[in-house]
Amino acid sequence: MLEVAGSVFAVRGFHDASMDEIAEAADISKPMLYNYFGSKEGLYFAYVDLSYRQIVAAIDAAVAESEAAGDGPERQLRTGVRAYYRYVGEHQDAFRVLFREMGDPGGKLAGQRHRLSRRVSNAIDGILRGTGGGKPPQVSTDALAEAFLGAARSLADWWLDHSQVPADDIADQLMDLTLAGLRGLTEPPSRRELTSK
Amino acid sequence: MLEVAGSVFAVRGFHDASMDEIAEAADISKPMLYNYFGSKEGLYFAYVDLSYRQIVAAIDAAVAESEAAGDGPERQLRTGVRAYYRYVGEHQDAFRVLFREMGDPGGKLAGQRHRLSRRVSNAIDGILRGTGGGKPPQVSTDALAEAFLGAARSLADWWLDHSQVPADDIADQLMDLTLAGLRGLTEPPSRRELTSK
Amino acid sequence: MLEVAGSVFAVRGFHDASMDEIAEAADISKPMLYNYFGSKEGLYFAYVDLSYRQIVAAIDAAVAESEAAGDGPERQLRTGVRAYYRYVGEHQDAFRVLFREMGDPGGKLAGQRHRLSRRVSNAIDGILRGTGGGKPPQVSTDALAEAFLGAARSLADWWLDHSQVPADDIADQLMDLTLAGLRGLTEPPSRRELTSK
Amino acid sequence: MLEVAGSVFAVRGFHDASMDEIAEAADISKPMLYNYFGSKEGLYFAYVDLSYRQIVAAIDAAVAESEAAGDGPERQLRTGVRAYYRYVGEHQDAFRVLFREMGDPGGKLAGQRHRLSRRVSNAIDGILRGTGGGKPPQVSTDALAEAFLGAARSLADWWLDHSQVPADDIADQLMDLTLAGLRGLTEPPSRRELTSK
DNA sequence: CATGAATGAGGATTCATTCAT
DNA sequence: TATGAATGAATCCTCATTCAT
Repeated sequence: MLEVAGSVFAVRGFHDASMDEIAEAADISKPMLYNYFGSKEGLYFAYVDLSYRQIVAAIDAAVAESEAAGDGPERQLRTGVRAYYRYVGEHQDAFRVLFREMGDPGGKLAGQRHRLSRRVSNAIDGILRGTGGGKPPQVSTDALAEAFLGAARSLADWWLDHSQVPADDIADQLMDLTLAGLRGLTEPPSRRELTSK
Repeated sequence: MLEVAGSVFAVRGFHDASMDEIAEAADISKPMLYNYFGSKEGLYFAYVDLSYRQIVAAIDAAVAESEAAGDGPERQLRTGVRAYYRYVGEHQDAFRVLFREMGDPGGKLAGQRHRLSRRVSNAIDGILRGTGGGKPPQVSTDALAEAFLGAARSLADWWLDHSQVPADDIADQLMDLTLAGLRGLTEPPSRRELTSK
Repeated sequence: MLEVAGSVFAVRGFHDASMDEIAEAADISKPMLYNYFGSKEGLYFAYVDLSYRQIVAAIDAAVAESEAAGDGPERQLRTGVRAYYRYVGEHQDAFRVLFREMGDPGGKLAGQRHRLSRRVSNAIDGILRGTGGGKPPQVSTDALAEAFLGAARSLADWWLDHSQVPADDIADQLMDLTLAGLRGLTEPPSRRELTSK
Repeated sequence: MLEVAGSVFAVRGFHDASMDEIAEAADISKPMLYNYFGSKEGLYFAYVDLSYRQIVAAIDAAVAESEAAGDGPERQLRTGVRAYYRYVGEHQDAFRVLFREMGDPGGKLAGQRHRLSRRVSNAIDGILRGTGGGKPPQVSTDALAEAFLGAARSLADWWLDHSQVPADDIADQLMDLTLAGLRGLTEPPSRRELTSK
């Protein structure tokens, strides 16, 4: 039932999705929707919450397994990212709802999305910590994680619209890019700065 | 006047912004809004269009100047990114409207935003072309540009909400990360893959 | 419910009738009106359609009965006209809405009214065919029917506003006039033209 | 200038004609319209009034000339009706505005139209008086005139939309019909009633 | 005198939300 | 329990009408 709501939200967006349409699509009566979810926001929140739990669970499971297999942090991150793209590929509606509308409905909803952001961000951040030696000085790892998430999101957008590449390949590409970037950031800038002009 | 509309759109989003509120905030009567812009979409479009032109112009100018100074492509990109963050810092409303709602109102509006994405993407893509030797195989530069934009956007989001760092520092941070990443991507993976486990 | 709408339309006309007023007069909420009829035009259309069916049915029934009784065409026409005036007398609102606004809202509405005109016109035209020997040369029976309808309508207008005469008397008066006119038209003009100066 | 207003009123109807459109079509500014006519109703009234005067003047002139030529009342009526159709053919906008919207805007406008009706009615009525011997009993000549006008109007409608017949032919047709009808009404019903079944 | 610019008032329409059954 | 029917509260938009220039 949330499934149906999600697909409507994904297509229409929060505002243009009407409860009528959702009720009809779910083959249920509107009062039932209200009985279960209390309000439109409640329904949206429930769907976002569910999707959030799912994607986080998927990532956590993958990372945990990777860790159990003795992988180092980089490999763990890669595994997590792969799980992320796999989820996105298999739950495009959830992805669209979760990431596409980012400022619209305030309050709890924004908080929810933010919580997701934070959650994933932390996961990744935790992993990033293991990556290098010297920390990047100017910007918090928080910001780096945010940038990483943004890149992942946009790449996913692009991927869903344009490409048929397998999820793991997209994930690897992003990982290669990211790892190189992070490593470069912590290494002595040596030659880089010299050629920068 | 568009200024005011923009600030309302930035705070409320397209749907929750009422023409009444905009008119009142702009200290103007609603019929005037309609006289000038024809419709709510027209007003939104006008604001997005203006902001789009402004940010692109700012970036173009900076890049052109950098090129005139004999800078290489990396330096040019950095300059452009700095212009981007400077604009974002000085026009937070525009940034929010331009980048925060990404799927909501279809048609011309989405097209406009897409045009922006494409425009910036192309600019960056053009610069990226000059960066390295071997091209990244699995993913088009288009996708890379998209990822880059996503990172830039998210970093900007984070920056506006959390930090007081100067725009140029944020830009440099993103640039360092990006250049290292791209360079890493084109370099022989050598030791990287070995340590990845 | 259509009844109430009709009375408002009759008094105010299509444009000056507001959905608010209709809803209030019908002791119903506006959204219900829209739920049932879709739009103001839909409501108007529904009322016109209903009235149209009613008056045509009334006329048809009377004429059919007259025919069954073995009446000739003239008597049938007279019977139909009586039914017309009886209906008009008993449904003044319907008459006003049906016949008073004749060019205002285009599209389906005009079409509907035209359909009525055509329908009645045809009915009468069919009966007229049986009337005389030689056809009127210069003008089609179509035009005659139209003229007849116009006379009937205007007479009804006058009747509703000024007189207390029974419907049948008005009908008979119109019939006498019409039959004489038609008969005169088909007869040899003989003396008439001679005295016309 | 009224000309232009009239053409807009004729096409759009009173309500759907906007002062903006009229001002633009007349190549004049809206405040001028208001300066000259005071209000939309004032403008409409002015146009109706002008048209009214014109058509009545045309009819009066024709009738007066006919009378001066020694014509009897029937011939005078025929002449007046011809003038009517000639005017209608040459001033279709005026005809449409004058006769097509018949119940819409109340007050002065309706009064004006009514005055027209009355005026023409009286003219014709006066002429009718000379026609026959016994007066029709059941219905006032007022009503007869009204019916006559209705027939004339509807025939004119039909004529403008469908036929290329010269105005005088239409007028004659209506006259033949009417004279025969009136004569029949005043004559002893003799055979008519006998065959009516 | 003539007008560009401005608006108050209202109209159709929609939608989240809730009773009465 | 489940729903068909009902609505209050907005929202976009238009238009006759008027100042300030």
